Amino acid sequence: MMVSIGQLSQQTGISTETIRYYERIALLPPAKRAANGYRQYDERDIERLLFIKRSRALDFTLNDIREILAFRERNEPPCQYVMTVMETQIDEIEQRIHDLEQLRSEIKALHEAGQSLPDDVQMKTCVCHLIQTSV
Amino acid sequence: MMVSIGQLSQQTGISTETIRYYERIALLPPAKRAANGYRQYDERDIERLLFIKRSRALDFTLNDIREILAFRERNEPPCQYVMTVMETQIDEIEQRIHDLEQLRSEIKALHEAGQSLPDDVQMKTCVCHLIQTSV
DNA sequence: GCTTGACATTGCAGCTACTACAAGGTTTAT
DNA sequence: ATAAACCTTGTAGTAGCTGCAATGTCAAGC
Repeated sequence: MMVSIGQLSQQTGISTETIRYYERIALLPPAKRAANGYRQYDERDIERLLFIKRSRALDFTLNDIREILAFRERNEPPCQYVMTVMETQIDEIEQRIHDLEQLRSEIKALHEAGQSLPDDVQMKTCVCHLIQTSV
Repeated sequence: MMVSIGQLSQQTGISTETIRYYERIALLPPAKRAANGYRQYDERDIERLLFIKRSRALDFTLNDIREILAFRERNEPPCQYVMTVMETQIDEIEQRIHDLEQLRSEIKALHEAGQSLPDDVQMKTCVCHLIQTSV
């Protein structure tokens, strides 16, 4: 049961442009072609694309996914590799969350400072000025 | 008191490449030139670049900064604009933090599931499989 | 049989915010 | 004289797509 790229797109929620892009960067193998040159996909292709989608949702990079898929194609468990990648991921995410929380409180402070100013305030005392002197 | 691009770079902590890039995308006005064609900067330029640096630290996009600078050059207070941008920023940051927290707990769950498996486990029960079925 | 509309194809340009060259010119010190 | 440390321009690369142009294909309706 073969499907076209449009149907694959619908079934996975990945745009046709993105699917072609994945093929171009060799994240997906070259697709089989119908007589008219259209791409054709089977169950296995759908499953592989869904795997990529879920991995992306976990913020693995396309390079990581490529590696993981390579293990997968060879039928070897990429566990150790995946585990290591996940550990790195978690560290990065926690760092990023921390940075964002910091950032949020800085912007909030600036925003509140801006709100407490009268409406006709001049450049000198504007939020713009606050940006100049803060951070 | 004019300085070269290298000195500007040192005083601001922005690389010379980035400074030239900022000029190329018209975030900075075309620099004055010395007799030999070298770029020359004054106090005002240093201050402007530091302003950009602080705004970037607050994660304003270069486009936002361009807008804010335009107000600044015209000597108008961009407060309302900046305030709006900041409100958008805060919303986005909170959304992003929320997403990351979600992501972290998903990866942690996967990671722990992976750790509790024996070392010689096959593909079927591998973290790879967990990715396939989770999320 | 012909047209219309929805699909498909390739290839290339653009997005953000830089970074990294290459190939050359200038200045300063030894 | 020459080396090093600077400067110049221009171009291409990074990640992960997105969008477009120009063209080809196919099924349905009139």
